[in-house]
Amino acid sequence: MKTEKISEAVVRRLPIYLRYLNSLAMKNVMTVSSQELGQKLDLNPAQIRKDLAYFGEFGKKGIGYDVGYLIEKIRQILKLDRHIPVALVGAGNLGRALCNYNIYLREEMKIVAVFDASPGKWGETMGNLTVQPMSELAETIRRLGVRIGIITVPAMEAQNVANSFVAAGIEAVLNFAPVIIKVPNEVRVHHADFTAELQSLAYYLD
Amino acid sequence: MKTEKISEAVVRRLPIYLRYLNSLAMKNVMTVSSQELGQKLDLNPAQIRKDLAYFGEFGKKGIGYDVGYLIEKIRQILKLDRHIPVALVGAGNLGRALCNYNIYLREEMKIVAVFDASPGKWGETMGNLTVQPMSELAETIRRLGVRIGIITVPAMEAQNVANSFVAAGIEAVLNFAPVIIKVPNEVRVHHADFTAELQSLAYYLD
DNA sequence: TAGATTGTTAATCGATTAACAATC
DNA sequence: TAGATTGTTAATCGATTAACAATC
Repeated sequence: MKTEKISEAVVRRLPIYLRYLNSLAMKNVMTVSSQELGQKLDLNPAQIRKDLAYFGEFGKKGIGYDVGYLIEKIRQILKLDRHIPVALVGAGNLGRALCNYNIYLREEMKIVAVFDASPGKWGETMGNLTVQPMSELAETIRRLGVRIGIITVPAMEAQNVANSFVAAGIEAVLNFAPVIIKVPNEVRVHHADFTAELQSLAYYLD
Repeated sequence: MKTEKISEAVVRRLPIYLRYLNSLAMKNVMTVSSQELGQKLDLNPAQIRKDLAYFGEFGKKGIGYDVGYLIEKIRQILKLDRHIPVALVGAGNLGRALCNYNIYLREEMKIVAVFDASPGKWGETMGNLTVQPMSELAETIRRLGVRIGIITVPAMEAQNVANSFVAAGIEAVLNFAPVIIKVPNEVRVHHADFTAELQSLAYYLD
């Protein structure tokens, strides 16, 4: 593996590759070329080869990439080869949807705890989990070794939740609330902002 | 307005600006500088000025931007100054979350119809809507003038739903299914892919 | 061998940032 | 006027794509 800095754009494409490769593996396809990957994923084959080459020489000239081997490699790169516990705050409809989605996430990256601020939610079942009060957040996160936090609360409360996550030692946050949250530099935040996504779509209407 | 081609990155930032401007308006703030916007939104002030300048001269030198005026302008640019009906297919937890989110979306961009393939869902209430069978999709979309479609079905069915949307004359699609869908060039697709988002987060863990 | 496809360099393209004259 | 901040040009930075030697 080279020590060159990997751009965010590259890292964002790796899960896309991984997902399609998994679907190939399920169909018992053994080998795939950058050409075919590019076609299926709407990407330039040269870009795919370059992306993968940042991390090693995974392909065979004249042949392509071994599907199983490439899956293994990308999983290592994304650190999906180890168990990564995730916690979620905000037991509304979206939180529920994500918890039920748990089955689709592989074993190694799973929501292991759900919290909500309102007493009415405590004890409620979401997926295979029970909603806990916020007061138990720090202790639970430490006990379960949670490393990633998901925020599905209203915009008003998102920053507070982020602060709690950071205080509890979480390393990365996926924020679904429609607001920009601030965290220390060493914590990574991704925004999943479907309102913005929808609004920017409108621009392209005639 | 200049006729220069506007990049996707610029268009994606406009809803972010709009949202923060709305929060300022609610606090009766009259004026804002690119400097302050940049601080709050984690963006470079020069970038914000450049983004806005693509569409016109909205600011006042030495003063900044009038909040109300800028809101109005961005809404016009994003075409959010007109009524844009949206349809959703997939009455699961995620679909329900989005329908209930309807209140947060302004009047002008609203989910007006929900569909599902499974008879068990038909007639169910989601937000203020009733789940309809897929057989009614084309007629309903035409009758209500739906222009944007949201896909919240499992990956396996996403392409079929996209095809139905396209056949019914939809102009843009927001796809939540974890799969790349193919549509004609004139149809715009955005992917809201939180599984990929979550997996790429893992890369940044130590 | 001939054909296919990688890994990588060079070329291109595009987006971000810095700088500053204009001006409120 | 002095200070602030825009709009815009130029400089920088980064990402994508094309091309091709290496080689399976």
